[in-house]
Amino acid sequence: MNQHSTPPDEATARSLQDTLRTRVVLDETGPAPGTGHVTGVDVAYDDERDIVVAAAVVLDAATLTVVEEATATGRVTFPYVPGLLAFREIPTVLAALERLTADPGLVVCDGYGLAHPRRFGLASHLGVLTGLPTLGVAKNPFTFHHEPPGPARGDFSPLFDADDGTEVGRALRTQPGVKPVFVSVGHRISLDNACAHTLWLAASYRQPETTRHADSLCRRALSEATGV
DNA sequence: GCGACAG
DNA sequence: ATCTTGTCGC
Repeated sequence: MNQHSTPPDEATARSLQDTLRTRVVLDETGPAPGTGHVTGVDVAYDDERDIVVAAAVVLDAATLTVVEEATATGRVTFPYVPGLLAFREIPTVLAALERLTADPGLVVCDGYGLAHPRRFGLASHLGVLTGLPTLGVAKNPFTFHHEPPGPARGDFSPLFDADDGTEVGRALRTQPGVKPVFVSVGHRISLDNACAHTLWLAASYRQPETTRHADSLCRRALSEATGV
């Protein structure tokens, strides 16, 4: 019911972020790694056919086995604008989450949360709209500079806010000698815990298992919805 | 004004 | 994100 609403223009989107951002909860630690459910969400596009497919995959956090999968298909209603990614992805992601019967638990997003130009990235946005604890794990640097973290798994370096000197995220090495991922808080979780979850979920690969499952599922669903 | 810029 | 061959390695 959400993907049918009219998308905002860019100026409206930015002011909407500034409004919604006041509802982010930053004083909760969040669930412990390895307990309950953890859900990965991701999106794939076919700009040609104007199609977007989102996937949500629920894992048992202790065993990292799949509990439930869901997908949703929609139309691309918002362009890619750095800083406004949520408006492009969230409608379809919400539709996929609504199709789940299991409790999503903690939601792991592709992209940023607090470490965003207006401190309200995709992970923050999804957290506020769903009320679920969320965190963001991005593959590439965005608006904050950082020093390279140490070479060992678990090494990290802070992403600092240029203005107030606050730590808004971390470049985290999930695999030895491999490019780090960029972790930031979304909603109802601490940065320490977000990093602990990321390391737990990325025991074997650079990216969290949640992201890997969601990524392959939405690509698979897109190709099945597009061509043979 | 110019460059940088999650997915 | 997506476009894409071969290639190195477990």
